[in-house]
Amino acid sequence: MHRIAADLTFLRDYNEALVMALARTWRTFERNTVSDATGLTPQAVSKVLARLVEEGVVAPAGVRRPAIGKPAGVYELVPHSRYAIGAHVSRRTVRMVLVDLAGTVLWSRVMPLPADFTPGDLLDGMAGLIDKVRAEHAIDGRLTGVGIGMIGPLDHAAGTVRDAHRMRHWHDIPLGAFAEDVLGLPVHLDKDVTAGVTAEAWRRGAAFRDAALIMVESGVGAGLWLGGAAHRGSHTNAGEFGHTVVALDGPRCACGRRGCIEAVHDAAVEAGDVARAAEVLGVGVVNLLQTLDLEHVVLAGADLLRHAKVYRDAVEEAVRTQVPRADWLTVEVTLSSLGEDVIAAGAAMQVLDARYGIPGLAPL
Amino acid sequence: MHRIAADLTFLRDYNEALVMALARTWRTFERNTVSDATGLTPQAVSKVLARLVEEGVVAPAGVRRPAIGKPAGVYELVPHSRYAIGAHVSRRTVRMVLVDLAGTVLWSRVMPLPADFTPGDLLDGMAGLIDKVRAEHAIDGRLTGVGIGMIGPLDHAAGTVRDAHRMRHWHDIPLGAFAEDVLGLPVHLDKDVTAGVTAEAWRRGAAFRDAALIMVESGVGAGLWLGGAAHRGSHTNAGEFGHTVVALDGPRCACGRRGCIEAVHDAAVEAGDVARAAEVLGVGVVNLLQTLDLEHVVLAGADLLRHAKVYRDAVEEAVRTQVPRADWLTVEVTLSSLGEDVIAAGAAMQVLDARYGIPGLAPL
DNA sequence: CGACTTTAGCAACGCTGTTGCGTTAGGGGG
DNA sequence: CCCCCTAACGCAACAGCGTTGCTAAAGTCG
Repeated sequence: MHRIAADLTFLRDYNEALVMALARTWRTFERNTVSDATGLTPQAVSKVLARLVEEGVVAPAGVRRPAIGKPAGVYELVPHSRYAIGAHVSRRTVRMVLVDLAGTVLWSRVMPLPADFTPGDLLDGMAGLIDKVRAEHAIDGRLTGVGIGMIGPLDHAAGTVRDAHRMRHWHDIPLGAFAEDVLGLPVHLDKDVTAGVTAEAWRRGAAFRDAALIMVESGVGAGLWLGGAAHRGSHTNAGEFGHTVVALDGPRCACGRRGCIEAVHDAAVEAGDVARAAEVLGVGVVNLLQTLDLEHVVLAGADLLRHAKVYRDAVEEAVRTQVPRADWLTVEVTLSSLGEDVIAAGAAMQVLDARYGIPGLAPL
Repeated sequence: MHRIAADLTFLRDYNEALVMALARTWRTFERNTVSDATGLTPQAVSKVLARLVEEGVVAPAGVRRPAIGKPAGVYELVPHSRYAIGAHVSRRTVRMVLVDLAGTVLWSRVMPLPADFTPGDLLDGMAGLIDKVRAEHAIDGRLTGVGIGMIGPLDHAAGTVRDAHRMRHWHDIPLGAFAEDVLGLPVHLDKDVTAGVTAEAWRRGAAFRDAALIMVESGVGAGLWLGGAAHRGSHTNAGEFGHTVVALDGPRCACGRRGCIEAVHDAAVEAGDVARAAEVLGVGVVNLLQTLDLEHVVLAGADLLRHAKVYRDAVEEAVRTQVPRADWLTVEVTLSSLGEDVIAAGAAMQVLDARYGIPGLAPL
């Protein structure tokens, strides 16, 4: 994040990451397919593959015998060559998962946290769970780091929790640094919804360029993936989708405004009208589509998944009827493929992404 | 847009663009200041500067004599070394501007267009204006291209107008290709609001990372600049901010939904209540801030600028009172520094940006 | 006038992807 | 059975990028 100009190191890392991305989406591939997809010469791909095989993240996997000509060497991703751990911190629990390089969740546990838990409480719990997963899986030496996804506001770049809502001991806590000390591993801290959308993006590959993960779980939020990267905004505060107004004269929201999606939605839920709640969410999703022109909408969150079909149908209906009809305007609405593990899994994948994802250049 | 992997050419272009960006924001600079800002070694900066001086876009500008040590060579951007022309196509007029490499508007004209004008009508008009600007300014050989900003929907990558609202002759028109044929210059086609926000970004430099240009001019829209680049969405359709719902039971909008910002806003304007209209826009802006966490909000558009103070005050008030109070959450609200030229100027700057801006890598 | 500081630039270097070309592993035709 | 064709592979030389090492230049200061 401090180097700005590009040098040969960046060039190498970038092209390596490109090949890794293809390896992840294809799982098995050849030198020439990579060459065609990237524009690199076959010779260059050979050099990159040699480095990746050396690292152990890619391995030869036999040959393909074409009808005519010399057999082509086949390669494949080695999912178990690298792991990452992810944690989803909510108000009462911490959920931890183990994820491999392919983005597969191999292990998942939930642990209750004391009411009004402190950073120390959290890290003790996390350390315990990490010991457990280490006992159950032989991952030593291949563990890339730990990702933490939690409610904001927080500062992603600094790794600091600014002021977690309704939690007493969480004001200006350098959780990233604390966790690195206690756990002895690299730590990535991010907002829960941003972590969640990273999970979807990492698993779906390059086709996933502009998308939102809509999350309903003690609040309404949206993780944004724009132009092929997580969008966090200027202060890591993007995604407060639940606090956008859809009813100018609606009920007062905890945030001070009137008629926020969250306020209207929650009122409907409390009145027992989940269908109406889902409908309101649908309006919000279409607002998001109008503003950002997304191609994928992924639904997640415990409160939503409890009525998955209702929500999904309502959002699909809203997209179908409220977005101006045009054949070129395609939007795909899906439920998260990871269920309640999305946030934790995404936090883990952020760690993998930092190391094996396509690098960006630090801004000027 | 077809090469994906990074090679030495990319590396060189990227670092050159980096130096150009600094030259644009600083106007006058030295080898070591660039070195410090970019992380390049002074030696590398020398090489880059030599290339830029050779191209003519940068020139030596004397020396600075420090209190002690050898005098440092000073360089400066040569604004008049490159020009671009921009066009803002609206329903009844085309506005064209001449812009130099520094983003200064040197010339501006508006020309009426016939009702229900055709692509041919438009290009004839544009060609005439280009002749005029060529007669008045000696720009031959230094004209980089022509940018066109207009209402959507359109396809930025293909240079095609898909279906301009309420215009008969504008369905699936490859305007970019047409214009390149007629004008004999490279052409960039984009949505009006996206062009507008590019103007602000190009002039403000690197500090401008996450921002929106709110535009009120026969409709309400928002150009988005996210993470240091224009955000167009999956189908070049982002920014339909005016068609986000803020009043679930509000008046029916032309788009088919109820209570869109545009519908509520326009109703207030028609009732003569500009203050109320501005207030509604303010709610919309705060919605945008909650969703995207922007640092800059720029106000523009003929209908807005006619009541500039009312709108600006209302939006500032909304930001001050409706965004959850926090000292770290800074948002700057300003009026566009380019007035009614923003769109056209931005369209021109997109051409400059394509050639001299910081290049991105084509996605996988 | 010599020591010191700051800037500048030449030259060699390491590393990237690229290019040129010979090699390898098959099939098929004579 | 041999030769030729095809397709993939890989060694070696190469161009071009930023980096490093070192020397020279242009000032100030004691």
